Amino acid sequence: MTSKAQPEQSASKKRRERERQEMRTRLLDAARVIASEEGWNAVTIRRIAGRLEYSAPILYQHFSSKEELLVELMMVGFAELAERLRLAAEGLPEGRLVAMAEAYWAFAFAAPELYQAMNGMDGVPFGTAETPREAKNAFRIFRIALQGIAEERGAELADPPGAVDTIWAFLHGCVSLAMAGRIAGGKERSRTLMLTALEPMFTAQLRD
Amino acid sequence: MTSKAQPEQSASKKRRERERQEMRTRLLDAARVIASEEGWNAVTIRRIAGRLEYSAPILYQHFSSKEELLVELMMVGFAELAERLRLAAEGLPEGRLVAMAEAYWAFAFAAPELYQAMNGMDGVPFGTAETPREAKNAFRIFRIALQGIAEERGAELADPPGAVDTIWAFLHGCVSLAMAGRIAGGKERSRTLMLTALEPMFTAQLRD
DNA sequence: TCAAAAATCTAACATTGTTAGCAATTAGAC
DNA sequence: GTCTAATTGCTAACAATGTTAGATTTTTGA
Repeated sequence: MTSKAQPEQSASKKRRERERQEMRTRLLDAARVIASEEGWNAVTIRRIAGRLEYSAPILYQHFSSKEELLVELMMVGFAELAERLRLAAEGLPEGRLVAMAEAYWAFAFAAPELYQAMNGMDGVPFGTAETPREAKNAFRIFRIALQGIAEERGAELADPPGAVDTIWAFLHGCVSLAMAGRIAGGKERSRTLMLTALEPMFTAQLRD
Repeated sequence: MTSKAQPEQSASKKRRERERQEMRTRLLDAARVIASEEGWNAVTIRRIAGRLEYSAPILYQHFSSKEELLVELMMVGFAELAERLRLAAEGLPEGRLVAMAEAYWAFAFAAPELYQAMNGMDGVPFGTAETPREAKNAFRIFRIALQGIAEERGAELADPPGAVDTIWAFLHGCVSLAMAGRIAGGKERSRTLMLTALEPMFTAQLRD
């Protein structure tokens, strides 16, 4: 624990720290807005800074590179997805499975630019090879929810982490193809197909 | 029908046309090799040309832009995938479903750089909004195979195009996450999970 | 042999991410 | 209040990118 022996930072120092943090957030938001309006390949350092009426190098006082900013947005995305999944998992017992899938879908299309940053789509390079902590947390929430749903049905998952990976892969595949316009019939049909296949897919994950 | 009235092109003209085509292919291959060795963000026009001991602008005598080259590689990828799926669909009746999924998986990991170009991964931007003809052909082959498999079992698909989209999305999700290193346990486990969920997923697509 | 066409290069352009170095502002100690 | 040190932000520049213009060489077909 941090001891009082450490010199307390002055009020102005705290204020500056807070302002720095706010600036960081504003840079992240600016990148998101540009990406959502014109796609990720319109997101340049000069445009991010310009949107806040700063010059380009300002970014390097808050991120070591453009890639680091993208990685941070990826984590923001996984954190928001985790929160949505958590809320969906709290819902009524019946229909909770569908609610989880709907939450995943709703997140992806409420913030496509975040979803793309998280999954290396639309020209966004993967900043980190390893799976970020926030992603693992989202997976954990998903796993606990699936186990709960199985339990309510008086059953259990044969391989809980495997069930999460399998269903997650399916949801990601549906969203990914739908977002890329690769599924005839558009988003509505894609969503229906996803929700239709969800229940049998889950059932197959139960121990027999 | 091409009439004899059209002036026959001279032998050297034919040769030049053939050489042009070969050069085009060599440029495509060079891009693939660089991408497979160092990833797509190492693929620059100067490097593609340099690998063939040409200077950069040579590319513009064969493609109108870098993007066009990527789109062409995307089509090459879908054509090769379609061929693999076709071969898998010709196999023995029992296990044909698994063979299709294995063919999809094998293609993706035999040529990850192609798979990435096809699906806008690893920093490759989507060149075309609309689904390319070659992709639709691969879907068609897949659909016919699934219908055949259902028929062998004395059943039929409730919604053939829907079944294709659904299962395709699942396969893509599995490959996509596995390729990005997002599935714990690596490729072997990812592949097993995919094949395990495949059969119940297909069964759910049959008319009841 | 010669003019037209094709192939290929060098040089340049604007834009990208990034860094160096300077100017202005602010902080905190005396 | 004043002075030094730190912070903040800018301009200018860098190399690398995709792309184009223009010149030059090579090839073609008569």
